[in-house]
Amino acid sequence: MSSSKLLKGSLATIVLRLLEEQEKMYGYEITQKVKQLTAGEFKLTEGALYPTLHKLEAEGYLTTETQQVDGRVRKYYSLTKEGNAEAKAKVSELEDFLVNLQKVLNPKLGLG
Amino acid sequence: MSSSKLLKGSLATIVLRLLEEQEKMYGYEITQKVKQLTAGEFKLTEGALYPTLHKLEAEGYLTTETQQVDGRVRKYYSLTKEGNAEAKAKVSELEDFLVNLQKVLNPKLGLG
DNA sequence: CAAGTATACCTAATTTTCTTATGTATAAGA
DNA sequence: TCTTATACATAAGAAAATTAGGTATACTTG
Repeated sequence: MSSSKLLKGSLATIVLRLLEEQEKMYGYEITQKVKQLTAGEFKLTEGALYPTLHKLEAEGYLTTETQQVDGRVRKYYSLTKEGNAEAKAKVSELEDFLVNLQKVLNPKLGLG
Repeated sequence: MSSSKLLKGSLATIVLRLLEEQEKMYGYEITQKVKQLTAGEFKLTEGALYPTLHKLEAEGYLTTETQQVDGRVRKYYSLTKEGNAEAKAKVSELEDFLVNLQKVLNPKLGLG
């Protein structure tokens, strides 16, 4: 993901989370959705996104379905049953991480 | 940082932030401080921390001062003037990132 | 007093996960 | 016709960790 090269490691979680919200999405759609949600501040790069999707599929968390729309191919991804569980796990893990990160960045709040 | 290999890229920010709070810290002290602040959930690995400290020093953001305490050597790090500015910048950048990440993880809140 | 744990520094090899660059192809708009 | 948008993909390189190893001193415990 571009726009600050932060948070390496959260891309798979983001993908899984979006697919919890929306049953089926294709790669390009995911890039646009993230851009929209963050008012253009996150720009997923294709070089990061596609390998991540392929990896999640290989791990059994996503299934694909190809459709032809307006003469262009779209590859739709959906969560498998395992993917659903993984989504919950990863999101929860990330949220725990963020809570702890806040404790480090803002020590006063956590100890007051 | 261990404990979930998330957030690659936030370690330098954490170090700079801690040195804003506390004038001088040495490496081992930083690992213990982070452990304490997160109730043991973040464990900085030395293989990540020391290279990060060296890099920040090489970039001119930290200065060092070695002390002998109880027969052991401690290398204290402090922010330079540039380091102080960099700390503010990095923390601000990370916080912006976290706000956007929340928008992606929790779309409902951001759009409601 | 020997052994293990804690303190305190360090580096190297490897892995993970990005960015950057490139390639293919179709559709729409200027 | 040329550029932008849509839509997929891979490969080379960089960044930033993990894992594993190394050195050394001090304290605790059996």
